[in-house]
Amino acid sequence: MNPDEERSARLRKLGLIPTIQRLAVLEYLDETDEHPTAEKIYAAIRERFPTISRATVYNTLDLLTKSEAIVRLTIDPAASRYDAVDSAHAHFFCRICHKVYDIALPEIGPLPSEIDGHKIEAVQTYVYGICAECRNKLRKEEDDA
Amino acid sequence: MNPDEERSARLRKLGLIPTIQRLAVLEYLDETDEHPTAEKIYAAIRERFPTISRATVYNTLDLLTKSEAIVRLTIDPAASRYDAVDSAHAHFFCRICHKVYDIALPEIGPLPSEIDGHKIEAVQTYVYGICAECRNKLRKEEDDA
DNA sequence: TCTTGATTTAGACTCGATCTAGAAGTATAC
DNA sequence: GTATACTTCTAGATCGAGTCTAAATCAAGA
Repeated sequence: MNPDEERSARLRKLGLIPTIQRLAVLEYLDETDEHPTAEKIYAAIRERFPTISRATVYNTLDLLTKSEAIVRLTIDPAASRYDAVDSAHAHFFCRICHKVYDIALPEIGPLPSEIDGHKIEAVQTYVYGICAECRNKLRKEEDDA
Repeated sequence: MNPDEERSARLRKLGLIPTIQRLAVLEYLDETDEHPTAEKIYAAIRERFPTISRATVYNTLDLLTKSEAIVRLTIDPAASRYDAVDSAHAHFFCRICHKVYDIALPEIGPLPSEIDGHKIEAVQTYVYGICAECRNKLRKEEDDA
């Protein structure tokens, strides 16, 4: 089964008709590790399918999120980011360049099913700071000064 | 020292002139536990100071966040929420009513200062699900049906 | 083929957040 | 006190992520 057929099967299993638009969104997310925003995804897919509409991309991302095929990250104050799910991990957000990095999850036990009577469905751990790349650039600037 | 003087002192310590606008924002955050959005804060303060501008509220929230006097939460996909800092805790977001609750932080050791070369400045743990109140309402609806 | 329901499109619209230019306020030097 | 420089605040325009709507298109079964 080639990747495209695999994605079709995955969508059918979620009860979603595998349209070319949905396959394109899923393929784009499968093949990137940069946690793109919806607008980034929209722009990228528009190069292959110039008539795809913004609403379709947003609808698809919502459907996939609700089906838990992908995860919506709210780590970036400016826009939602999306991550094709594989295994549980935490995320790092650089306040200089605004890139999102996967990082190892700092050891959390199994989720309790509820807390204070609230039903728990998902947990996200977000770490904020300055990424390695930006730290290097800053150091260089200091040295030059 | 009354609460207002205390807040003035706190702002001065951060190198910020304690204007009435800033004091109003800080006071509002000190006295609520509902993790309001910037717009909510703006609306509330406008009742006491009808001429305060939106920009002032946003600027003040940015300043206080950068000074670490308050914390900006990105748990709500629709808008930033603000929390007057006291002790470290996690947050719960109800996907039905969109309220934010404080919850006990599920046991995290002391922060490492970096990870994968990224400098760590802050960590947030966000839990998503359905809050106790909404669960009860849903149960009641089921019973009635 | 026809019918019905799901999906997509194009573009208007909403609203949280930012930006800008000018007014008002504050602090320091004289 | 008053002049000057600097900071803060205001009002309103603007930006941009995300949503909504009505019409067009597509898929699947009778």
